[in-house]
Amino acid sequence: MGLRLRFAPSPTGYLHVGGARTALYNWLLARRSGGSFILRIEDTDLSRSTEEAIEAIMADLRWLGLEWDEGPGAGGEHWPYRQTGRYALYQDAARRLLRQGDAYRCFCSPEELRERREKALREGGNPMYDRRCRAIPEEEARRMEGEGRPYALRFRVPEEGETMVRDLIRGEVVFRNREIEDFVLLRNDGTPTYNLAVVVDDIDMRITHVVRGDDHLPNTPKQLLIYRALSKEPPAFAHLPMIVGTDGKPLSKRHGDVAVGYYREAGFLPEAMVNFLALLGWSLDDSTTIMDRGTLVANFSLDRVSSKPAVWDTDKLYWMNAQYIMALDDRELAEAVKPFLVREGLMADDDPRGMEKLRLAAPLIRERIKVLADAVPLLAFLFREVETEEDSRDFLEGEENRAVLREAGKRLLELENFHSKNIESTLRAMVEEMGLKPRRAFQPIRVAVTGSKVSPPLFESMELLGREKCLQRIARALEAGRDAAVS
RNA sequence: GGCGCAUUAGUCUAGUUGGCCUAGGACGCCGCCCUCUCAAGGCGGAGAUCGCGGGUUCGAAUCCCGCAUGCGCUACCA
Repeated sequence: MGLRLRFAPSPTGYLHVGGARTALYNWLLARRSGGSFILRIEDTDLSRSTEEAIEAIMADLRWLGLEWDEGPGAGGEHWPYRQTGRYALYQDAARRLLRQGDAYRCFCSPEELRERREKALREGGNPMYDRRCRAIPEEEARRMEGEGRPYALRFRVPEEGETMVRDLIRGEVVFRNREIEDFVLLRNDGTPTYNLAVVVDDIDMRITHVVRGDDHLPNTPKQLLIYRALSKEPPAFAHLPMIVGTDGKPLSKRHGDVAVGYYREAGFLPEAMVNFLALLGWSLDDSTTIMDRGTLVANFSLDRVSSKPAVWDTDKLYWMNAQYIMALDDRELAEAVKPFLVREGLMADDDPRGMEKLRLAAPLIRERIKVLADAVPLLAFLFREVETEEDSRDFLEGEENRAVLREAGKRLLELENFHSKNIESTLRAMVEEMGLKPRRAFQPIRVAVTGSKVSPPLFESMELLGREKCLQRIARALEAGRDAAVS
């Protein structure tokens, strides 16, 4: 039986990792059940919603591979999948609630409400709405409406009894109705608030499971009351624990970057992000950590979702990304790294020879990078002339280093095949004859050829660079060293 | 102030109905090995009186109560 789940972000900014996890869990459940994953834009807050944010969120979801079956850009029978285009529906529901007596007009202005609330808080009292407009007789309320007085529509919350939320993650959570205030359904400008819109949309879109952040848990009884007033069966609810930083505080900029886009640009692989996000509050068993998308889809379930906050552990993310990079074959890795070299101006977008070089270099960097961007400094020497790093110049100076470079240049010139194996045996023989430690002798060559004392394996790097370039760079290093000695 | 949620090592977590937990796995950390640098890899190690205090029980990380701490909500935000 196919479940219907939705991810319903409000487009007030980029997609952050908490939202991404929520989206992923919904997507996973939909895919696992053969159901539908729906994207719905909750833009009832006109002043904070932007088109750019909608585009950015959709781009990030696509990057993560969380394709939606219905929603903006995907079609579906509930177009336009954004609340600003569905006002008629909310107004119908609101009218019905008013007609039934489950809602009433509130003529208090936002300003006076705010003042009353602040006063109550100051005096240590209860800041809940005092329900004063609830007592206005219907006749009177209609008359005031007729006079053109602005009003908001509030829900008439029962004064007795309690409302129980059956949460798939936390069990039964009971709220006393007297603790729930008469919340606003329609603002005085006629626009719906979140609680009304979300219920109407979830009913209309036949959502079966609402999986969202646990900051919504206290809202749920309000929504349940609306379902009941509308005589509709509510969906199942699951409230995910929030994501916090290693200090236990809610995840924020202080903990590093929280935007999914940041991770994409830093060179994290979407598959690694998905795996990592999945484990933020969920586990397959007591030992499995690396899981591909298929495994996730086949095994994900809400009853293994933890109810305690998940901590965003950047170290583990880097490790996991490295695991995924190591699993890429040469071609895949080359393709993945390419945009980063292009971005740094090391390679043209259309460069078949560059791609070939990249593919051959893939084995040299695969185990040395944690994010794709790490490949740039490691491979730069293959794509442009090198400038010796400041703290590496010592390796080009001194009699011993210069002797190594001179001798290496000579032997490499005479070498028959410029293959890494040959380069290695020649240089090793040279090192032995000169009576040097390999470690000491290879560093000057590395610095001369790559410009850095940290590089991919030397001999393979040299083969890739080619004899001519290697000899050039060794020669140039000898000249630079001489200048340094003179000055 | 009120309501709600949470509490296993630095971190992610396993521990679903109490005994198989002398609390398992992973990240990180430390040491050794490998080694042309950096990694990767192999081997080993330290690290948790399961927030605190009561109780139920032959037996509790697991059930109950209280406390503490953290967080969320308490908007005509979502």
